[in-house]
Amino acid sequence: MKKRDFKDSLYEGIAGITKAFSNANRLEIIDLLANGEKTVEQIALQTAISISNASQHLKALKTSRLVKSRRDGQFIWYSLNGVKVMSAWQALRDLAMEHAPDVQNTLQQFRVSLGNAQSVSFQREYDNTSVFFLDVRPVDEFAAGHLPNAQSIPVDELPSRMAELPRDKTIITYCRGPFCSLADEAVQLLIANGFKAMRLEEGFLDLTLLSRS
Amino acid sequence: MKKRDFKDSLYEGIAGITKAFSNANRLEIIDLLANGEKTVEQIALQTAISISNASQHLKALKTSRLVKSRRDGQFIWYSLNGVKVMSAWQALRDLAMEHAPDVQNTLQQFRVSLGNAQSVSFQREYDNTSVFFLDVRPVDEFAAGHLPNAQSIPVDELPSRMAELPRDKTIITYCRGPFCSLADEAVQLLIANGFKAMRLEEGFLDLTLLSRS
DNA sequence: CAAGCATTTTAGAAAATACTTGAATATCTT
DNA sequence: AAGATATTCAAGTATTTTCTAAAATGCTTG
Repeated sequence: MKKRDFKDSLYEGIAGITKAFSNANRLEIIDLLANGEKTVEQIALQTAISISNASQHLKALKTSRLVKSRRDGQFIWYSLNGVKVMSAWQALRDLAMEHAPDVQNTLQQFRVSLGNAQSVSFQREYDNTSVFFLDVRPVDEFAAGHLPNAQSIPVDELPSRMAELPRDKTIITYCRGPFCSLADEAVQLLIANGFKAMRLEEGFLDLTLLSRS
Repeated sequence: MKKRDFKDSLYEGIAGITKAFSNANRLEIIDLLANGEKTVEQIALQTAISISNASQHLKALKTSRLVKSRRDGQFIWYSLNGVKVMSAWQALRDLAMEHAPDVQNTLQQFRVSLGNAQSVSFQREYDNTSVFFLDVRPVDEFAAGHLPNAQSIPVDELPSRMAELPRDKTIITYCRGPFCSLADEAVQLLIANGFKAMRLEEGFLDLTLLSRS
């Protein structure tokens, strides 16, 4: 085997993995799974595709070893297969957010449509004692991992549970990441009810990777 | 515009960038450009594709803003467009090296075919005074950036320039990265001539990113 | 073991896309 | 204008992707 053949084969192999990343639905699935394991049905529901389609995308991801699965009763739980998958997704996402004008524009419009919540970075606030971290993702995602000093109130329970929140602190909400709107929705709700609130720039994925480095 | 449409559009946008990465030839070009700017002809030559083909791949990369170009006389020099591109490539490469069995196997065979040089990490050796760092890439890549304490002798000049190397130290060679064979070839040559030599695990790309973090 | 639920597989068809080559064209320099 | 470098065009082939709908599988529970 010649040098050239080795190289071709190596780059070809990487391109194979990379192809698993180059589909919008699969990227959304990866982004979702970065927040904890999910069943096929949950994934299909949250990404608005059919169950059959979700299953097939998951198969593709599994073949490339980006996700793994385990069975529990009649459910099959899918999750990301290791930190390197998260890092790669984060790198691609950040690259796109910096380099792709259409992604930047859409994101900008998205945020405006959600009320343009003020955002702040974790690095700057994590030892600030006059803020209160609020995780507004579904409870199971909170259970799968969260900021150590955060409280959980899923955004759909927020209207009925505002009494649990301090009025003398700034509420800092966070959710899955830059493409997740839960934190923005929460901020809008909170501000409408007289709280001082903003959202974290980072999502759970970023916070996880931060804490590992 | 509905929430769903925003999301679809965002993930679609990222998938677009990702597609620029999902071709073996383009990955090899990126890996090459991580070591400094190159002309179309140089790229075509080193990746063993036609000039026309290289030009078209470069166009694709440029459209996705992964590379940029500048003109100097009759040459057009291409280079990577920012550190995030390098990080993304590194993340994908490392992911593949960890998760893809065929990539692992090929790499293993590749190294055996090159004499299985002993490798060592930069972190462990960088303040060791009894080693000598040798950059065996072409001179122009050395000029574009290198380890501060490294000496440059391109591997093809090595046979005639061994007198420049110390016999009382361990020579540690490095080149472009895990898919580059120059460092291994150099180690083989050096050992055959009675030197103590090994190669660095990391390549120039990794050393660059290391020094930035 | 039968029923029920969750998931996977299959098949198929439409659409889209990607890749490469070789020739022609463009852009600069000298 | 000649010469060098790079890009575009045209073309064909091949490949690939993606999704839906229906059937099949695998597991649990009564």
